[in-house]
Amino acid sequence: MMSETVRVRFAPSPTGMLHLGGARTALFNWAFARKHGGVFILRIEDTDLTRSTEESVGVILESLKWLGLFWDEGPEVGGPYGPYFQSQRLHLYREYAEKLKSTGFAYECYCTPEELKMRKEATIAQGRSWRYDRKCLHLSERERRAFREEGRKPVLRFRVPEGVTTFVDMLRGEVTFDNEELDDFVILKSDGMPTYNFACVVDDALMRITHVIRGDDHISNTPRQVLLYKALGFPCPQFAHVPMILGKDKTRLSKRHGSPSVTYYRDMGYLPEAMVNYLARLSWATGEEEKEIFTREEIIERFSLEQVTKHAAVFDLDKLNWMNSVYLRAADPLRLRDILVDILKRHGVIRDEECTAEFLEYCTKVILLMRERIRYVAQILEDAAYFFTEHYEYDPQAVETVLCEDGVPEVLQVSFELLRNLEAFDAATIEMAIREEAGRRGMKAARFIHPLRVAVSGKKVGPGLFELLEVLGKERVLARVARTLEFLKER
RNA sequence: GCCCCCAUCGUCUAGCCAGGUUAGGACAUCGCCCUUUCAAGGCGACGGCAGCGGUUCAAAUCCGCUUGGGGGCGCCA
Repeated sequence: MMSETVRVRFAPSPTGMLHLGGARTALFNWAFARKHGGVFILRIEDTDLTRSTEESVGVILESLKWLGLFWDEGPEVGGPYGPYFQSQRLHLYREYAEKLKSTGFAYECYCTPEELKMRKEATIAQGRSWRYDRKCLHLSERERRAFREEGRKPVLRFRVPEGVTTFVDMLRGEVTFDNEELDDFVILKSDGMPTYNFACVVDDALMRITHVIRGDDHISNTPRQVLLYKALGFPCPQFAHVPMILGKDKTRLSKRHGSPSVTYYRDMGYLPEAMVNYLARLSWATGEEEKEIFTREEIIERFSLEQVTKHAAVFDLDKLNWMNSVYLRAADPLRLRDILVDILKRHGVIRDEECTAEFLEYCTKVILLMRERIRYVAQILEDAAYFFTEHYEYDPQAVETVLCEDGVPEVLQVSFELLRNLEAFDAATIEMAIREEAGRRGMKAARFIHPLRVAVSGKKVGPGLFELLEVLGKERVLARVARTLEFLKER
């Protein structure tokens, strides 16, 4: 049945960032293509001149590459069915529009937006539902000329036939629309640009797309497109409408829900393989119990549109965080180090010239210490800025419950001397010294450990103290303990 | 308002198509263990078939209605 080479496409319009919903649609297309040894095509739908930007094209390409969703045909790589920017295919849309006009499937309409708006409002005021009233369906050549001489520029409308239109959705089965619902929609705007439904059909047909996999917000566009395929004499591809991703409040994911863009997550230090894994598992499951972690290869191997759910999914940051932390723990420390350094630079914590080999080494140690307790790399800056500044605050809670305990100044003073006299400053040596000292005084080691942690980090929680001291280094540790002693004296 | 789609724990989902399970897993939450804190890990708890009617010996599963949610109704895509 699937002897024909599978050809699928992701067709974003470059009007902003790549959102998680779009990324997921791209992912499903990509996985489907890879699974079936097919071709994954990227097409840029930039027919809306006012909203499309080149910058946005760049961000989308960058986001897809970051996710590892490389396309086989499209921008930068070309291909036999290009160009892959709709703005460069205008002649094709005009050609096929002309064809529809000459075969009677399309007609010029000179109604202005203002006129349409007035008639629409009047109709609705009467309690009837509006669809284009076909005022221009039977215009004579004289009438058309008169309109043109008035300076009007026509749009081209598709003449929707009587009856119903049915298509098969791969997830839902047959879906039927009454053509009454589909008024004579515009296929060419007055500026000569094609509308979405028209350009989409011409391109999908010309690019030999076999499966149209897109968000289910397009279901209601599909009957119009099916009508166009028929009128144009093109074979219909198969359609699969995948569910949308919603925010916590169950409305379409948007800026209101924080940042739904792929680049935001990249910049926060999420790993692309975690993002792909999470996105894949939204609306899709393999039925394997207890298995949540899937490599790209495992996703491809298992991917099937039949297992995609039909209902919208709520984006759950908690689960993404968990999944990312799983990948973080398994990732190459040097790679995480680079992500950390990037974040530090972007936040102005360090400058390029401060990025010495020694500093990189230090960052690697920080990552090794922190990666088991963070969910995304930028969290280090949020929860453990003390690694990179001497101006950390003491958590008031920590001051109250730890530093103000009896005997803390003495403990810190003793620790200071003890640490200062250590030859080696590795975790094992430090630990032995502290435990011995505590033992000598008949105290639990915890009575040293907790005040010291607050002293050097300002916090009650954090990595194991001895490792922390080692990474911070003797000089920094002594200065911080001394500073804490001063701080306590002043209180 | 009209049209289309959808409906299992708080969330993501398995099970449904080919009716018979203590309705399973994951995240989150809570508890215990481990432990210098946190995290991780181990063990456990909490928690669901939207409702109502059918069909049937038997319904999460099939059918209908209701309710709820989402989407669309542009010279946006």
